[in-house]
Amino acid sequence: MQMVTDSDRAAYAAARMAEFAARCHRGGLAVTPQRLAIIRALLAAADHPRAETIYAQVRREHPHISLATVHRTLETLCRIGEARKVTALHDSARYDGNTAPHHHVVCLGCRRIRDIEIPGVERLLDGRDDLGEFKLMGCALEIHALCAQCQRKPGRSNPKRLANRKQSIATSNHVDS
Amino acid sequence: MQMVTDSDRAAYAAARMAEFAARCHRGGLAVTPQRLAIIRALLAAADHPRAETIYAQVRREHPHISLATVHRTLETLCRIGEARKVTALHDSARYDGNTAPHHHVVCLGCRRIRDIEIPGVERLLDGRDDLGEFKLMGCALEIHALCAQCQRKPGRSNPKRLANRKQSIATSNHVDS
DNA sequence: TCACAATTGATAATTGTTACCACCTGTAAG
DNA sequence: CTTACAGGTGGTAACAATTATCAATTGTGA
Ligand SMILES: [Mn+2]
Ligand SMILES: [Mn+2]
Ligand SMILES: [Zn+2]
Ligand SMILES: [Zn+2]
Repeated sequence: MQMVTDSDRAAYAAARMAEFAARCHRGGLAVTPQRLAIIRALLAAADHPRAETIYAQVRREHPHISLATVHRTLETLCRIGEARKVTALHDSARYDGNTAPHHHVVCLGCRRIRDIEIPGVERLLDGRDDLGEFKLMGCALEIHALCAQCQRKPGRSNPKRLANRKQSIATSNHVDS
Repeated sequence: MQMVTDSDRAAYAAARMAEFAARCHRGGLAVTPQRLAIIRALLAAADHPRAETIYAQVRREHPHISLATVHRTLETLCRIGEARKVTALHDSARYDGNTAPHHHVVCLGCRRIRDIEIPGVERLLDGRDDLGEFKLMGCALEIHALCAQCQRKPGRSNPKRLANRKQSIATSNHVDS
């Protein structure tokens, strides 16, 4: 179990940028200066930025870029598998009356969430009180899935295709663990 | 690894409702009809509802209740540990340029997110293509923590205490999957 | 170089959530 | 059983994040 370091990221980012134009082509996207700037900013960030943060960064080179473009582009990048959203369920707060420790299966189509118990999970962190500078408070395993209904339908209220993940390229040199 | 069944929930909900008034007292909260209706609706729901859904349900008995009260109350219940928010990071979408499989450490104070690699996680689901009706697509382990900075400060924009989790009840009889 | 579909910027609209504040009510003291 | 009042509520305005719209611009392949 290892935190990913800054130098890991720098190398990874360089490799990804080198291939970006080709990847856009493959995904049927035009290679615009805005898209280049946005993916560059995203790959340079260590902290999983929000749209507003990318906007602030990109604006320095493209003062005329629109925030809407940043939102759109980030979603587009996720669609073609060049980025991913860390917050699959960020659109509205979801509450749980079950305060016992447990985890969740999330349908990516309709966003239903079901409880599941997986004893092994907490054990992964057993014996640790911290991870580097981070003091551990708990953990949540989110299992992404498609419910029976959503396996047929294209995807109700959440038309986010979540990319078919045919991706395989460029998952080559990653940070080691 | 077991899905939690409806009958599990029913028993658990009954136990929790029986103690709710006492628990409110302990937390320094008044026991209002609105709060009773909201916790009842939350405990009856299997799908981790959003505020709007609870509102629709509770309205049937309390047609005059305000949506604002539902939002407030759900947050209050989380604060005293009677409920929890499934979506710790729901406020704005966070993007990740790193498409390699990895997991995240989230600071509950400042919401910074750092990459981490934990090889054991995917292994928990190895050999499975589905969980009951759910077809598996992937999983994400979110480790909740406090960064060095936020261990001192009370807790910036996210004062949510995340409840002490002393719970233990009603995780008894489950169905296997 | 050209034609056209894709993309962008500006801005309006929508959605989920929180802030406000006057009125109401659960609580505990008498 | 009253009473006083801190805390809670409803109605609504304000906010923040995101998405929709659409005319103008631009990348692409021919
Ligand atoms: Mn749950
Ligand atoms: Mn990451
Ligand atoms: Zn579904
Ligand atoms: Zn922090």
